[in-house]
Amino acid sequence: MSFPANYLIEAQTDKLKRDGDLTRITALQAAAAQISEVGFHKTTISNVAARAGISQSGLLHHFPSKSALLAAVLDQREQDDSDFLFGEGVTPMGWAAFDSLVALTARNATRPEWVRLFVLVAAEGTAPSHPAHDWVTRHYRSMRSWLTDAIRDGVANGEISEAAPIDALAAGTIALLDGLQQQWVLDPQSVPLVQTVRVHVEGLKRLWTPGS
Amino acid sequence: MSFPANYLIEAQTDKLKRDGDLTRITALQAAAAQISEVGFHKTTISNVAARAGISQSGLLHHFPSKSALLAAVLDQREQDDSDFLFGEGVTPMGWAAFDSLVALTARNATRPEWVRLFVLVAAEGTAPSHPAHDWVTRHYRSMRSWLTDAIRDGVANGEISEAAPIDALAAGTIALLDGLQQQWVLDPQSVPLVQTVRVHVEGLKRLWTPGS
DNA sequence: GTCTATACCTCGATAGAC
DNA sequence: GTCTATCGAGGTATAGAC
Repeated sequence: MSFPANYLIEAQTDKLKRDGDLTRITALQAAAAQISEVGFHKTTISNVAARAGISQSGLLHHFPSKSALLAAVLDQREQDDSDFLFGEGVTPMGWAAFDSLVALTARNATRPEWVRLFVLVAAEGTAPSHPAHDWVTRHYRSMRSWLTDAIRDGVANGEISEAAPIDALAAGTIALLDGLQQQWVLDPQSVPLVQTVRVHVEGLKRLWTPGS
Repeated sequence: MSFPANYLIEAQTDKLKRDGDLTRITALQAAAAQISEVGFHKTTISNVAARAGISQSGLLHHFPSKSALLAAVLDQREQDDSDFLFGEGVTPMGWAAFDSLVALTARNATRPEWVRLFVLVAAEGTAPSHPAHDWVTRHYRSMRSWLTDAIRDGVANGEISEAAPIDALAAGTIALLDGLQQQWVLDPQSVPLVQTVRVHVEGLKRLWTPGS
């Protein structure tokens, strides 16, 4: 039920790059691919193993269970996103936070597999019994928390109007991003992902920049 | 694979209310409840049957397969939503379309089960092999189509600025609604659903109403 | 129209050889 | 560290009595 929070997290940062644990990397990629196609519930460790070119029990030698495999995939991807957003040493604040979300979206537009995986796991993880439930809950809380802080910071700077509805802007912007990614994954032709996000952010700036 | 488009649709409008097909109604409610809790992949017809107070094969007598059961649930709920949005005889256009989306959201806030079901099925249905894939694709296309038409109509009326980025407003607003519902389902305390949608729509009006 | 029984399949995880 | 073999559970759908 509960989800080992930082399961294998050091395995990635250290071990993975150290002695070239090739099969582990391959397995993680295979798992990500499979989950992104059919979701966690419908992926089978046999299929993942086959994609990775090993047997089912060979896979279970590296990851003790199906849930542990999911945990490893999620932590790896979140680390990657986090590096992109906050890796520059300074956490973007004020309108810059919104700009970096646009940048993240542009990056996601080149990684449909990860977007698909996130859309599926975020929805599945809605159920309290899902092995990723805690991960998903934490993910959204921390995104909203970061973005509200960023807006508050902008207000303190005078960059953002004091009348700005902080929580609504944070939750709403994240919602728009995710909802749009879902539409995009379902029907890429019909939805200009980055452009639509950009229009939203520009609208917010026009609305909530003081004296404009 | 493909999804019988209007499967059993007349069964609902006519038959359901006619001779009191109680078990069918009960089964549909049980299925909706189960799917909303764990998604379609993880619901089992045995569980649905148990909730409905009949045996598994008793359930399969009314719905030939698990997919057909899902189809019936989706059609029933969509009909319900559609009646709410368009049932007044006139299809809302211009800013009124956005207002009716706010009203729909307010209604959804009282129906967490349906919201949960939608969030789950919309994400699962992202996969082309999912039995609801066609339904979900059609749903989003028709929502976007209705809303872009509504905006275009508002522009023609002079109610909405000619500079309004029509497609981005339509896709973005729908995305914000759905993304927000997902956050709300995951963590109701943290997300004021209706209020956040209202703020978004008010922002759009301020931005894109001519001469304001 | 509802039941019991069951055929047939697939899955996650374990045991144990190499 | 990887394999084969297998256990035990749980899934959809069908057969056939009532």
